[in-house]
Parts: sequence; C-alpha cells; structure tokens
Amino acid sequence: MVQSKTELFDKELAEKAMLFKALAHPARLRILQFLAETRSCMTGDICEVLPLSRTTVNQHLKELKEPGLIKGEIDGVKTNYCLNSEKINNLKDMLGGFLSEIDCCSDNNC
Amino acid sequence: MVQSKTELFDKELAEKAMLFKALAHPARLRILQFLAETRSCMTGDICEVLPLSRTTVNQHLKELKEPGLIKGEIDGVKTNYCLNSEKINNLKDMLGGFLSEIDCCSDNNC
DNA sequence: ATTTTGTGACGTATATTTGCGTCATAGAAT
DNA sequence: ATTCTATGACGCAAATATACGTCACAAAAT
Repeated sequence: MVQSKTELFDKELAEKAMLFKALAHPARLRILQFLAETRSCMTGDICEVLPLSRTTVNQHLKELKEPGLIKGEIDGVKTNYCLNSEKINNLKDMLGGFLSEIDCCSDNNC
Repeated sequence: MVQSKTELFDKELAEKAMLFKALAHPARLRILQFLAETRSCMTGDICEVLPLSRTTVNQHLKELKEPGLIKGEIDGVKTNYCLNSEKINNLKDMLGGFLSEIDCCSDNNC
C-alpha cells in the first residue's frame, strides 16, 4: 500500500476497528482469559501459559496495553498486569452496539 | 516470524480471533453498515461509499465472505451482496460470551 | 561485590495485510 | 459485431504484524 487509508474513515469506525484488531490474535485472547482467571499476573506467569517466547508475549501485552484493555503496574522488579474492567465494559457496549446496529432486522436475505 | 504459531492455540480461540480479524478494518465495518442500511448491494454501489479503489473493496468483500459474514449472489452480470444474518448472530453470541467470560467480576483491579 | 531474576528496548527476519493497476470475461446495449 | 458495464483473478509494492534473539537495567538474593 502506498499509504494507509485508515484515517479516511469515520473516526468512530476506525476506533472500533482498532479494538477488534487488538482482539484479532489468539495469543491476546488467551492473555485476557488468563488475566481474568488469575489476578496474580506477572509477565513471566503469562509466558508460561503461552507457546511463545517472552519477547513475543511482551509485544502482545504492549498491543493490549495501547488501547487500554489491560493495565501494568510496576511492583519492584516485577510488573503486575491486570484487566482494565472499565475499558472492557466500554468494549462490550461498543461491540454490542455495533452488532445490533448491523443486524437490526434478521430478514436481511438476498 | 519463522512460522505462524496460530495453530498452537485452542481451536475455539483461534476461530474467535479470526472473526475479530475480519472486523479489524474500518472499511469492512463500513461495508457491513452499508449492507445493513440497503439491501441493494452491488459491488459498484459499495465502492462509491468507500474512499478506496474497486480492486481493494473487492478484496475486503472477499475477506468478509470467507468467514461467512456476508453472502454474494450472482444476478446476471451483477453480484448482489448481503449480510448473512445467521452468521452475524453467531458472532454476536460468541463475542458476548467471550467478553462476559473475561469480565465476570468487575473488581479486577491491581 | 556478584549473581540471579524479571523486565523492557532494540534490531532483524519472515509472513501477512493493504492498496492498486491491469487484464480477461460475460452479459447488456448500440 | 462492437461497445459499455460490472465483475473477478492475477501480480506487484509498500506497510504492518508476528516471532525471536540479544542487550541493558534494576532490585533482590547470595
């Protein structure tokens, strides 16, 4: 692509797409699940659950942190990660809204 | 990446990630919106709504067709696209399920 | 003081996505 | 028969994502 055209779209749509993108990899979904299961959430612990190197896991964590879905708190040497419930709830509303907007009437057949 | 490790994850998670990926671009979200608004849904019509070339739009359509979110019916020269309500509803359930699984208790703070 | 442990930052290689132009095809209109 | 319209298939270039190794750093343990 000569240029990324993402900014030519509606701002809200772009934002929603960004959130979907954050969820578009099984590793990131697994991380969210894991963080929901256990609140003790060191980076190292997360790595042990995933079939990926620490480096890669770290990168996925960054991608979840960027849209604010998770938070990272430095605790001495360690960093504790956890879900950002507020954002997750926003996400839930947003996605639900979009999907019901899309499929208001279920007779959308050709 | 030396290798795509997507297949090392839970099959269900991978499937969910695939669906999220299909929704991870504003153009594709816009297409879904547009198809919900109007059922007359020729490729050409869709192109006029998007700031992208017909070639690119076609590709996005393909990406929506693959997971079955939309259907394409050949009508003479034209192809009519429309939402696949059944799949959209599946999607809605799946996402809702995942999100409530993630955020069962809203006291997930560090 | 040195080692260990847990991290993040940086660079690199490969894979995939995005965007587009061009071509071929098939039906409709002239 | 030729032109026009609508479409899909193919291939290319640039941008991003994915995965990893290596390095540096800071606190804790030895």
